[in-house]
Amino acid sequence: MKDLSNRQRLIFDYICNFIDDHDYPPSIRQIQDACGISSTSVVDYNLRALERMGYIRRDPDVSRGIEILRGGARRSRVVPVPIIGTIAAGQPIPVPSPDTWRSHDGAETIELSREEAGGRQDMYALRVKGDSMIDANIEDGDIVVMESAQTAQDGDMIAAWLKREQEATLKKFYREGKRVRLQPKNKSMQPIYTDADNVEIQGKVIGLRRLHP
Amino acid sequence: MKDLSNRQRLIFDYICNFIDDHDYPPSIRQIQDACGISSTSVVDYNLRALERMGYIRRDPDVSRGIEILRGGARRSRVVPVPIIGTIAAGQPIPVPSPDTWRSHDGAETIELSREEAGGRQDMYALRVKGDSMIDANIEDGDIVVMESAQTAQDGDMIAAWLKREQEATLKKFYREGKRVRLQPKNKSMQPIYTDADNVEIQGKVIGLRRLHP
DNA sequence: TAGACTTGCGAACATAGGTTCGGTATCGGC
DNA sequence: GCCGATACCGAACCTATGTTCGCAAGTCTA
Repeated sequence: MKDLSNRQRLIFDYICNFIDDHDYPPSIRQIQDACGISSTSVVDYNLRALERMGYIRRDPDVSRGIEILRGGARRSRVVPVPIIGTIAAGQPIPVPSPDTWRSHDGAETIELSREEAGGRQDMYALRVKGDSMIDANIEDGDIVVMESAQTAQDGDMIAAWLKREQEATLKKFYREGKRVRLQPKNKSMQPIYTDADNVEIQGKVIGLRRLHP
Repeated sequence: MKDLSNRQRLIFDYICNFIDDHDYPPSIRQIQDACGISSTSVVDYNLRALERMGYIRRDPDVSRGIEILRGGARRSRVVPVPIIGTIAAGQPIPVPSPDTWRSHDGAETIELSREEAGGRQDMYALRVKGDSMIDANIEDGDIVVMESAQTAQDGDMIAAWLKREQEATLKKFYREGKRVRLQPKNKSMQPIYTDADNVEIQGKVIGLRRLHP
């Protein structure tokens, strides 16, 4: 990556930023101005170099025909996550299917930044209905972001379905022998102890979003 | 979404696909050919329509100066919001300065999607320290997104500094004559009544983010 | 039926923007 | 010193591309 001259680095960065801002690439003359270059031919010269080195691809005779190939990591800095349903006390938690994850069509989505997503796959989101999750400091209307999972480690924040109680809940998970402790996040609340086979893990909680009107 | 004519839908889809393929938008004449239109002016006409309806944005006099705004969900842009400090019970709330809003340099940021931002300017974020905001269902480590504001409407969720109590708090704001009612979001908690001039409004709460480890 | 939109057509126009070419300066190796 | 390679400059060239204008067919309303 250090095979770029200062000028080339400058140009490359400028192109990346420009695309970020405008959703289309800059013209040669815009590059020229922005990078303080005195001639379009110099820009052309350096673009050829960048192309030869595989940083960009150019389409000849096409205005703004520049495509970023690497480094700038252009391509969508956000990861769309579909909201596949609602989670409420007395109702089963919707289970995502492989289709659900990508179904862009119509389905409402929220967007996680790369950072938030942390490379996780198989994410989905649920809208919280009612105040039954209040012991996790989650209120009506919040959106919880989930990662698909059937098992959990101690300390994971999970969405679980308690079969006997017919109850959906979001709690911290701790295995204690053959039983399970589900610890509310709000420390003033009491934990639930129950049989391991009464707990059906639906996914791990990645995060929470709240949007005030 | 059904307010598009066949031709407009065709054009819009073509643009989306083209950008997908090339990373830069098509020219008017490319749209013309691809959509079987006999004149560039017709393309221009329909692009104007698409722009008026908010599907795209065009930059005049710029080759391929087309930006997809919705639907095609191209590189849906994100708005960076700087995290300018922490909010805790006994400490004043950091007040943002005009510089703060843009200072990308080093400052940690979170990213809001266009949708979340809702066109708001002057946003900043605060990391919540301690459990003093628990009555707003906000816990230690959460990040609140704020909009700069000195005044508030009834029902707004605000960040306020209670001068007498030396206390930062996040509550729903209601004016009641010369006094003010600050209503916790968690319905099981009691509201605070206090003098209007004891309340220093620091900003409106836009939203909340929680990231589970 | 006249008038106001809407949608479409074709041609011409103006310029934004990619390409080329003749030069210059610096540097390393033979 | 001479030569080639690299990096840059300025100007001209030319076409890709956005814009405009006059005109016509259809549709809807008064």
